[in-house]
Amino acid sequence: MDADRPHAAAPATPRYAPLYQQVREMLVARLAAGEWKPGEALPSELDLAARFNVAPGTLRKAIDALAAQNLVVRRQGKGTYVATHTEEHASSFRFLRIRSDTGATEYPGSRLVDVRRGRASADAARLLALKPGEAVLQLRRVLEFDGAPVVCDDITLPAALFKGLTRTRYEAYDGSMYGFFETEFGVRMLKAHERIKAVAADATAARLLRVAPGAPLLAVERVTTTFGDRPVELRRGLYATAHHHYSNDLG
Amino acid sequence: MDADRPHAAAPATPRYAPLYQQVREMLVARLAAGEWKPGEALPSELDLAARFNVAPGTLRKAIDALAAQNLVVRRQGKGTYVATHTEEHASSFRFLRIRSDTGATEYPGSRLVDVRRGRASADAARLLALKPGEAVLQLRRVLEFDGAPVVCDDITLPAALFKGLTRTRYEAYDGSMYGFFETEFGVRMLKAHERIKAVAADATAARLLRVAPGAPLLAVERVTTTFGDRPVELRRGLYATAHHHYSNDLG
DNA sequence: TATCAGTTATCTTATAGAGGACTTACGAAC
DNA sequence: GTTCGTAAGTCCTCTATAAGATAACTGATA
Repeated sequence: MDADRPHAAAPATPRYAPLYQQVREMLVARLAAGEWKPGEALPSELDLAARFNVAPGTLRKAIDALAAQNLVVRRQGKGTYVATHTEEHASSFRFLRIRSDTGATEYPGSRLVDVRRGRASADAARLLALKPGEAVLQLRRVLEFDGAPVVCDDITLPAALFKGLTRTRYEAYDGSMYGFFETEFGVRMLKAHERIKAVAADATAARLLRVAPGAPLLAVERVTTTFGDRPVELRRGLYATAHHHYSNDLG
Repeated sequence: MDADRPHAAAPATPRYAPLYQQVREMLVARLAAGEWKPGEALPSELDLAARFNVAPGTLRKAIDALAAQNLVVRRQGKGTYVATHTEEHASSFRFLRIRSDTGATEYPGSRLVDVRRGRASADAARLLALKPGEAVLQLRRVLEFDGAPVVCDDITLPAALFKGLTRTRYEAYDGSMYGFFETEFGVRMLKAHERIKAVAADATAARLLRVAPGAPLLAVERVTTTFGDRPVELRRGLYATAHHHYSNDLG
């Protein structure tokens, strides 16, 4: 009816969806498309508000939602930045839940044991939304706290997304694995779901983690997703919890 | 200087703290004091804004923070309600992370094995901020999925907060254990921190969970806190993960 | 009595604008 | 050359107002 109402950008939505959520989705789409790269600053809030033809408060609320999701980081007086795995050495604990029992916050060392090309098992294909037998990369790495091996991860990646990933290329990179994926392949790990069980160490795990065969280990299966909840990593980890634990906050 | 500026309620804060956070803290204090009981409705936003002498938008932002913390629940057109453990049978999964591997969302049955009075061990006293030897209650309960025991919990509570807790009284209550604590003793479980390890089943656990002695189990140590991060529950659980898993979301 | 429409109360979203706080850069003063 | 203050840009907070959405209540009507 009143098509030229002054300040309503898109009031003609048939089903009700708040304007700030529409703006949020437009921003997510641009982030996913790479319009602003990780670490870069977004345009100012006033600029974006003008661009989307909404009030500054509305745009601000949309960015609030993105910041709550850790998609962007606000810095007062400077600007709003695309979140990245490369800086935030502290915030990197977002995806690393293993801690020393003593409370020491040392950052573990990562040692790549093996990189192989292979085909997705039925299991892996289901969890990664691939066709069975599709090409994947298999990494095995060990995390060491203070020189002692604590975590052994088996990582499965869709080969199509990580063309050119080699052992030497990873070892040339200085930083976390998700930082490596982000800067070298443009794959952004955003969320993850983990399923945890207790298992007995088999011979291989016992050797890599230096525990007795049959010793109880934490088995962590992680499916990591990127924009649109698309799964892009399957990670099966075995954690030796003699002097470390998996830390989790509820509520 | 300009003391009679028109629209600034309390701009005279010496060190800078946003007004909406001050309002939030006042609201938390009233919630902690029990001015509004769990399940009850808060006064309307306009009422509260007038009471605290702030603009509706500011009060709204304070309540937004409370809702994000799960302290209150908003219901459009009805009002804002104090969160409770007694309803939300679905949201009760907030503190229950064990799931069936098949994805069935059945709610487990709880069987109280034992209730004892005792004295806090050095360990328990430290985690619960009690003096060693202070009076505590020790509960042991088993969670059963579909009739099969899966979780065995040893729960330590400060006796001072749970006067009159007996086995029969718990069994007379219909609902979750945290709902029981809330309605019968006024103790609200708000947050929890968990430390997870893998251990081998001892004789007692093996019997209760019907697994072989030495079988790997998840050992979950939970410290639950109420207002002001005061610890009020210590819970050591053993989870049999043959057909179940601990589910966790990151990011 | 039962049902339906209107009213009211409430949360929810959106707009506009003013001023505060933080960071950075630039230029003047020493 | 160093230091300091100012200015600009940006995010941050708060206020004020209005209208849409949802649910409960009220009262008239069949």
